[in-house]
Amino acid sequence: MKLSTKGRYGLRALIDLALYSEKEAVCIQSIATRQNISESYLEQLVRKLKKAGLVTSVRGAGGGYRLARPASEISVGDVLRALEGDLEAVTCMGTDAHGSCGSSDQCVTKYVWQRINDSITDAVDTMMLDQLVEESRKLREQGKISTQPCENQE
Amino acid sequence: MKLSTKGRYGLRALIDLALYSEKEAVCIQSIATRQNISESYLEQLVRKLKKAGLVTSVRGAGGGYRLARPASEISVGDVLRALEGDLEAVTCMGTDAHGSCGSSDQCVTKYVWQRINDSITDAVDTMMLDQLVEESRKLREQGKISTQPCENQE
DNA sequence: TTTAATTCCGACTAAATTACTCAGATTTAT
DNA sequence: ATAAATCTGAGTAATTTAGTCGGAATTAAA
Repeated sequence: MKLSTKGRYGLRALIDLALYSEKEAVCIQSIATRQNISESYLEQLVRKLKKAGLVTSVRGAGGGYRLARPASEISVGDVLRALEGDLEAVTCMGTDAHGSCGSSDQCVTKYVWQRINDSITDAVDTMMLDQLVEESRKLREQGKISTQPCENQE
Repeated sequence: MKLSTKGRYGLRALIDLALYSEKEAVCIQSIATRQNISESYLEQLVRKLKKAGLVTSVRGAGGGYRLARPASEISVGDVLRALEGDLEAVTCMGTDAHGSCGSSDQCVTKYVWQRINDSITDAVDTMMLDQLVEESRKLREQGKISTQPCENQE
């Protein structure tokens, strides 16, 4: 029930990208060093973000990445789903798509998983990237680091 | 970001227990066969539920398990936390408990994880076991199986 | 036209976690 | 005594996570 580093790093990376790619494309390396993430691993993640249509790339020297659309039109859910696959805590819903499960509509725990999924979905889909970027700018103006890693999973 | 079988099986098992342990203690075996869960695996899970104080046990022949308190006082969150550990999607909060993280209170993504965690917590802590048991009884009266497995993770 | 910077791509790997199994000790009703 | 149960800890195969690595393709600039 944990979000993996993909989602955690990836969201940080995308906030970083939003902050620095306004004038020109930003390369993996600079994000990686700012965010203290392994370059080659981050490359993988950004590739996924591109595949999901969240960023665009410019190849060759001086190249890099930019957001594919305004930060206000990218939700946290978009980012996490691109990186983690679907965010459902349990996939046992299916009005139609229940395979081995003969009686999915009679299963009581279904309601539980549905409710958990809904609450997660609601949370991530109502947070937009621009809000985070805004917040991040505020903190920077206060002379504080904003998108630095702050995760200490035990 | 998935709930493991521990949480999924365990909740089913506890609903089953609530349904059948009113008159007498219910043994692992009968839950296991009704719920189609491996006996020895279920044993582990119930052990955890006992450790968490959600069920009580009666040893020896004719023994088994019962709920430690009324189903109305056991939340889905209690059950899942007993089995899965904490349910936080990301543990990066800590008003005090941030270890390697120098600036946890300046980290923007913190707000995101906080909000996701809160929404999950709210969902699981407001669903009580008795509601599920009730629902389960209704379905049974309709001649339908209620707590049978209905999970088909791909 | 060479070079250096960069994205692209897929395969590989070590460590951790998950989903179990198993052997046996202990307790207790009959 | 015996059988039915709970207890307990150790072991294990499969999967997932969190990366690494080598190199091909593209492009700006010297």
